[in-house]
Amino acid sequence: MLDLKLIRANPEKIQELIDRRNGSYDVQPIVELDRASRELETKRSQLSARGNEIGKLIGKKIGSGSNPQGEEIAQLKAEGNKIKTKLSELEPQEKEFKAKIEALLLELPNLPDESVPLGKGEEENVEIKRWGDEYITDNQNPLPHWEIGEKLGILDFKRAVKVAQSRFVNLVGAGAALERALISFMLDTQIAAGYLEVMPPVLVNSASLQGTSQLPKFAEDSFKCSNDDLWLTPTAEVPVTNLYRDEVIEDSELPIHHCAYTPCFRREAGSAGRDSRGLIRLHQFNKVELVKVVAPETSEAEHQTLVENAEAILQALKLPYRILELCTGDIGFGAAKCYDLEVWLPSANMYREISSCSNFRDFQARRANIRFKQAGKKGTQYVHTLNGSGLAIGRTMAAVLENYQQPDGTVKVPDVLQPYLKREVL
RNA sequence: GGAGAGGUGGCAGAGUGGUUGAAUGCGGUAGUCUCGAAAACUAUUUUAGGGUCAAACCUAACGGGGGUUCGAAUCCCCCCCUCUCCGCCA
Repeated sequence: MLDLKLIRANPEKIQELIDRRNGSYDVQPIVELDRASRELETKRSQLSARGNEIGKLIGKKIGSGSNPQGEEIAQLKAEGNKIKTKLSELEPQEKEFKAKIEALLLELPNLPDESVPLGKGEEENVEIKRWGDEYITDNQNPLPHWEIGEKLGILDFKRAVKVAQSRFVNLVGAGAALERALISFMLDTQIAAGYLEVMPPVLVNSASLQGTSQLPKFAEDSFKCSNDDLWLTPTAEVPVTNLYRDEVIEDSELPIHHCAYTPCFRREAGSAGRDSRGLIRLHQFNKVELVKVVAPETSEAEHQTLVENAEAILQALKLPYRILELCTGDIGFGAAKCYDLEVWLPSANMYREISSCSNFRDFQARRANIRFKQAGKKGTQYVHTLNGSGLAIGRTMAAVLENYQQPDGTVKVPDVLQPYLKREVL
């Protein structure tokens, strides 16, 4: 959520920054509602002040012996009643204004950082780094991972579809073990890098989804439980960030660095027909997520190390990848700045997103009301939140299967995974 | 799911209609004392919105929402959450 005061003070500038994004958003209605709402608030609070005065006066008079049934008290009560009537008109109006402003603010995306490259869509993202060219296979006819997996008997899509729906997978034998190995390896690596592991609920309430900005705008992307105010989390970002919702954190507690393994659930509304085969786009997938809650002045540097922590996994697995800096037209709703890590998939002959590392600045903190207090300073400030995948497990499995496939149809186990899997070949 | 108890400031914990934003204790901050520290003592210490150059000042908040009243932490209604016992259960 954007700072209403900032919009009020600088509507043109805010509009200009939002216009850099894809999509049309208008701050003008907010500015106008805000003006009207503040006028109303001034009127209402003056009226309340007089009402409070009368209340205290009556109390004082009765306390000092006045007749509660007397003329003087009756007059005061009459005035109090008049004020009450007026307030009963003004109060709902003011509430309505504020609710409208809040609703509009919740629909407004974050401002892209000044440094984010201008662009309309993903084709204008900027590649800023490429790593591991030397590991790109020279195999001319690499198999797609789903074929490798089905041949090895470790990926079973058919039965998963029977049990659930399309876009689900059943992992079998070494497939399941590889998934576990990847999860453990990633967690161990990030824990060693200083992240504190958490294992949060994967059903989350609406307030949490609003806090991290999946709601209200993107409700159709998540699965909802019909009888409860609970949703299947689309990413660990939601439960982990919301651990601190409505909290005031001591600045000595910052920065907070969490890693978390969770399954993730996405409806993939609107992506029918895309990536319909394999592990790339499933309704349920596993992910190790990195979440940071930090002081504002450190968030830029924290963002850089977040990317490095995600990269470390790909480097350890010797998987070729590149880093894109997303342009203003492709950056996510809540992000001020975002880097995508894309891993090389030989069968597709292209890089595919495997991690997205975003700095939300105070956008989520404002929605989720996560603040911190500086020792010795009055008041509170909003924290900055960041998160990134470290990494998506299913896509990593796809990348491992494809990049490590051997001419004889087997798959070599990456060195760093061998201690976990206790085997060298799948 | 059934029965009961409860949700108050950073924490603990008073407060059942009237100058209560809220006693008291702990914690925090500043000071006195000290070479320094501890202890003791003194003072200070919620958040958000409006307002102001800045202040003053005003409003709101005692789980959430609604109601009664001139006036609600306190009374009434609905909801949420926590705890205890019972039931069920991995």
